[in-house]
Amino acid sequence: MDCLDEDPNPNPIHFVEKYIVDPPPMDFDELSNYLMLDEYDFSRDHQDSSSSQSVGSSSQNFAGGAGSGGSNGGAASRNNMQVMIYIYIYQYLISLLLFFFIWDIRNVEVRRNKLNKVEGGNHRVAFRTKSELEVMDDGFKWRKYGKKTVKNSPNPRNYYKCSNGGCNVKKRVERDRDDASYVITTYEGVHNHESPSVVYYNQMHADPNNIWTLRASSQSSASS
DNA sequence: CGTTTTTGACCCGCGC
DNA sequence: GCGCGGGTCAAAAACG
Ligand SMILES: [Zn+2]
Repeated sequence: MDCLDEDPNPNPIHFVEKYIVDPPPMDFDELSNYLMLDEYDFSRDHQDSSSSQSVGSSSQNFAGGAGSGGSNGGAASRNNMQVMIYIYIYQYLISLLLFFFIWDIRNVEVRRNKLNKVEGGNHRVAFRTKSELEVMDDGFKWRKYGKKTVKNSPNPRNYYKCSNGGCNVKKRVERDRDDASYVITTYEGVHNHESPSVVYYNQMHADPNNIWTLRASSQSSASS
């Protein structure tokens, strides 16, 4: 049931990019195992009770009692009542199992999120740069969302988040506590988009006043 | 008016 | 429980 591989890396900062392929939270085999086990339990229970019931009364079965219901009204209604009780128990067990199933999936998800948070997501890269200004343009748009003072250091630490929608990359910028001329930048996460500073070749080619476009069109006209 | 910064509040884990 | 340290939220302010 527990599909988490507990591999907490004690190193909080990975200088090499690290990718973790998470296993799926739950196999379909386990799901089918669950449901099959429950169904098998019910059928066995049903069989036992029906056999014991047939010993007590005549050779009437459950289905027959539910179908006729004319001559022997008392035994049929009792049989119906028992069938309904079994159906209720069955539904109760099914809902209970479903509840525990969903609860366990949710639990695994919560634990994975906690593990990811403690491990720093999928990967984390740190740079140490000698720079006077700590606002370095790395090609992405960042939105500052926090500022905290670090222990044993007079310099604060700034928290940034990628301003692209749906991109959950964060970075933190702080000055080195020993050598104030260095800036430590820590990136966390993978961008799900291109850098906005990338100039696409297609855009350059689509410009009608581009020298390459003019040359290509003149060459094509001359050749034809 | 949309986006970003500021900044105190808030949350959470951990040690005592 | 309580304080501390790190991380985040969000309302207001600032910016363009
Ligand atoms: Zn991004």
